[in-house]
Amino acid sequence: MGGHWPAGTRLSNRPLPRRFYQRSSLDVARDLLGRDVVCESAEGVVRARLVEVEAYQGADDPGSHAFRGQTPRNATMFGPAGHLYVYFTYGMHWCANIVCGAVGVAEAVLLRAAVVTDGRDIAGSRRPASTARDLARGPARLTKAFGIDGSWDGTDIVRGSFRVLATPSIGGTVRTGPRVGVSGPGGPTPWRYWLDGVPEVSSYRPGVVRTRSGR
DNA sequence: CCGACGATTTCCT
DNA sequence: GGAAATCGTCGGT
Repeated sequence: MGGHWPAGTRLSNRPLPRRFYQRSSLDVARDLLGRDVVCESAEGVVRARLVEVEAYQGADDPGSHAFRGQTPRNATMFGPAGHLYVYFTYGMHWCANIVCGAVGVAEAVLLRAAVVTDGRDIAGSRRPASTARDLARGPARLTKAFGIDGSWDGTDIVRGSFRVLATPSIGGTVRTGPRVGVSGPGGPTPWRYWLDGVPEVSSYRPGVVRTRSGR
């Protein structure tokens, strides 16, 4: 694991440069759509096209892990752009973000859904009960398909075994919308980005009002 | 120290 | 549509 990008890599397979990520997470989120992630592991390579992402910021975003400042868990968010911030949630799921912006500023983009185009057998072996469409649909399914867990937190994706390729695979209409209940000066902030008309995005429950039955 | 709950998924009705 | 599963994290005593 963690090998370097092979010499003589084809132009179309070059990874995005670090400067791509050294911008606002909102811009990065929008520009990530339609690009392919290539993730190498001992089992082989899984390639998938990003179709839904979500931007997070620190101080301005109540939904962000970094809203109340730095903690041991979210420390990676405050580090340099172009690294993975991987966290554990609901006692069983891993979710992966790409850190954006300047050092000291907590910004990241959550990878919410992708379409697996290569290495379906490998991804499928990690998610046996999953249909092809569901392999990487949803942030926790996506990490499972790629084989990402907490040991990947802090991974450099510009020079690592997880890469986002610079050449977009598809175009399409980028749709964006706010999280329910979150607004900012001058109107709601469009935190979420997805490609319109992609089946893998499906009707995503907006805002998710947590069901709390007598607890 | 304690308790609430989460950037979710899955299964059941 | 609704609830369970499952545990680390964080804020409040």
